[in-house]
Amino acid sequence: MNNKSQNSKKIPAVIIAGPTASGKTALSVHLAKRLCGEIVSADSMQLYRGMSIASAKPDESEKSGIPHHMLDFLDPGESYSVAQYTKDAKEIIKGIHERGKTVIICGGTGLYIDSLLNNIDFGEEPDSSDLRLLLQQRLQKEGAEALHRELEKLDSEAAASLHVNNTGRVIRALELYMLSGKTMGERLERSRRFESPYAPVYMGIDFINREALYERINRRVDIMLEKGLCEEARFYMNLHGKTSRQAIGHKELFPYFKGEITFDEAVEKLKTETRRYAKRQLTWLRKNTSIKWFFRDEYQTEEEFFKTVENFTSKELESLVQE
RNA sequence: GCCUCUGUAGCUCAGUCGGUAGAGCAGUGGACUGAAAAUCCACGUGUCGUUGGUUCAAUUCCGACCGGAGGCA
Repeated sequence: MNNKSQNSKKIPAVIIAGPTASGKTALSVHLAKRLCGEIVSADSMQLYRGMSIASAKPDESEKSGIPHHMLDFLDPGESYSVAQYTKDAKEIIKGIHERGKTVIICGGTGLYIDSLLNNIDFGEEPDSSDLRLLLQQRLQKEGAEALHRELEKLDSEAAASLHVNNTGRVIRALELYMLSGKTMGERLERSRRFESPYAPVYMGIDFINREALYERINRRVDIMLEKGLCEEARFYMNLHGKTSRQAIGHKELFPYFKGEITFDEAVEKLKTETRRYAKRQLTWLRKNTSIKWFFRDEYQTEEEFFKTVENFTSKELESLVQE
């Protein structure tokens, strides 16, 4: 948004981000109708076929005729990653733009959104699953400190920035160096070498009162349960892959199915985990100073809220095109 | 009615042989480049149920009262 002559060549992209249950879906559909747009989901769980209740995937009536992309195309057994996402979404966006439609990116997975917008190049990497397994075994046998010490020798910069207990990342950094000989810093630099093809209008939904968000979350979990979340979770219990098994809304119910905790305990846990997730989403988004925030609880009605966001968006898009 | 146990952070509970107290969870803030709905880090003052007494000093000892659990009749 700071260099207009460059922006003129770029693809305008409207982004709706925000914590879970903040009302992103309804807002994005509203904007898509007004701006003649198509929606690209940026949600690591809505990618999967099924799992619709837990991931709060919009149904046909919620979509109300607006084309939605990056939704419902993966088998729950398949794993996925940011790298894959940026590649896939980039193609989709190109298509939307060529069709003369407005690109609207909507979702709660901050890493996906930002990697896409910044045109991060994750490069080609050999399959690391064997090595990762090996490192995970070493973690079991030798402990977290041993791995961290090894990383210190190979990539001291990464080691310094990673806590010993953050074993997932330590393993990833080791893996990266062992497979490619590159340090995390080198990779970071390399990944940003291509300029972004997008001119973003980046908006976030938040609440003045955190409590208001939490009440929405609690209510939404109850609604999900009424819609049959238990049945869905039970169905997918043994079908999940390593990505989809992380879905909040399924894994919290498993201990209940196994008789380890009561139903009420599981529901409480589910609500708590969802609230904590929302908090993490906000932490991610807050550091991005280019986001224009709209506070949902500042508006009496949904219409008023939609209208305000819509006006802002149109104005921003206009100023992008005018150059 | 009597007896025993119990009342400490939002919740579950430690603890102080008398010098005003600390864990887990929750909550808040933060980090984040191939599992991100994941992973990890930091942050702990609260009338120690109420009220009297003993004491230089009581959340801690003693009494009464109030609440909770159990037992005996």
